Amino acid sequence: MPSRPHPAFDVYAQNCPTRMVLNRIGDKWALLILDCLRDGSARFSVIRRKIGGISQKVLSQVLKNLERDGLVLRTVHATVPVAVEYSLTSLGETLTQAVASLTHWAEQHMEEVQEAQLRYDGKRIDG
Amino acid sequence: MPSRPHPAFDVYAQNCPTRMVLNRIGDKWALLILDCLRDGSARFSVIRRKIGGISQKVLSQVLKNLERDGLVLRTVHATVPVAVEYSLTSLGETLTQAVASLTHWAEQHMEEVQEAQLRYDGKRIDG
DNA sequence: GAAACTAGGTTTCAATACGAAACCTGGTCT
DNA sequence: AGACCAGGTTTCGTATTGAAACCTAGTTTC
Repeated sequence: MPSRPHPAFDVYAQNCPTRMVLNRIGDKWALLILDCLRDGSARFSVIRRKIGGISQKVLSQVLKNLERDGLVLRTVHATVPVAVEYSLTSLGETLTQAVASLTHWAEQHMEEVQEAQLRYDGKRIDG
Repeated sequence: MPSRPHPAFDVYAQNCPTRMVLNRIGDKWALLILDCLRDGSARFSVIRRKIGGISQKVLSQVLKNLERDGLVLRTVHATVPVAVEYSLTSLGETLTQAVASLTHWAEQHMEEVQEAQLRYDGKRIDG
């Protein structure tokens, strides 16, 4: 049964807890953050600088949620000033392939998407 | 160059158009809809019933965006009453594997996530 | 001939999430 | 004392969301 690995959970069901998880990982910022941590740990401000346009608030919020869900590990180093290091847990690493596929898809197929958009918008303007 | 397939696009850059695309496909509803169309075309109300909790407004909105981006094909059949059929384009089909990986991940690892949440919440309450 | 039902939406409006900017903490350097 | 760093949190105005109602156009039911 390849498409129904666990009979108790169904992401199509409105009240299934998997919905919350999908909500977490099916998010622009979460995908970028997880992808960012794919090749090792990174500190808060490094992630912030790497992901253009993310605000501190959103970054800390999403990281906190990912930590709660067991995908990301937060390690505080008692240096001065304090350094906080984020990395993927082993659970988080099971997601990296899927996450990378999605983010890479955008880069690989951008031109086709842009052509489709032009076609769509043209149709609407011309009538 | 496996991790940088197209030098012109970088999903980490704030103003890169890939960001808009990631915003589209990195979305709870879009992922469910794309996954829903994975094994064939479906009509509006069929999708609506299959995905518990989605509203008509959101469904039509997301479908419209996916159509504009060339991922989904909308076909109107002049029957009575009119039947509208949605299906994946060939571009959309290149995404199915990644999408399925994400949605299935949630079903497969839900228990580990729940354990992590309990651990996290317990830590905060106890100490 | 008028309710009621179908499919496929759109509109409305209140609630929620979001993002930019400011602020905070606690320590160092000048 | 004043400025700076890391790693956040708070504030507040705006954008997005979702539930519910409505719409169009045709069909069957009474």
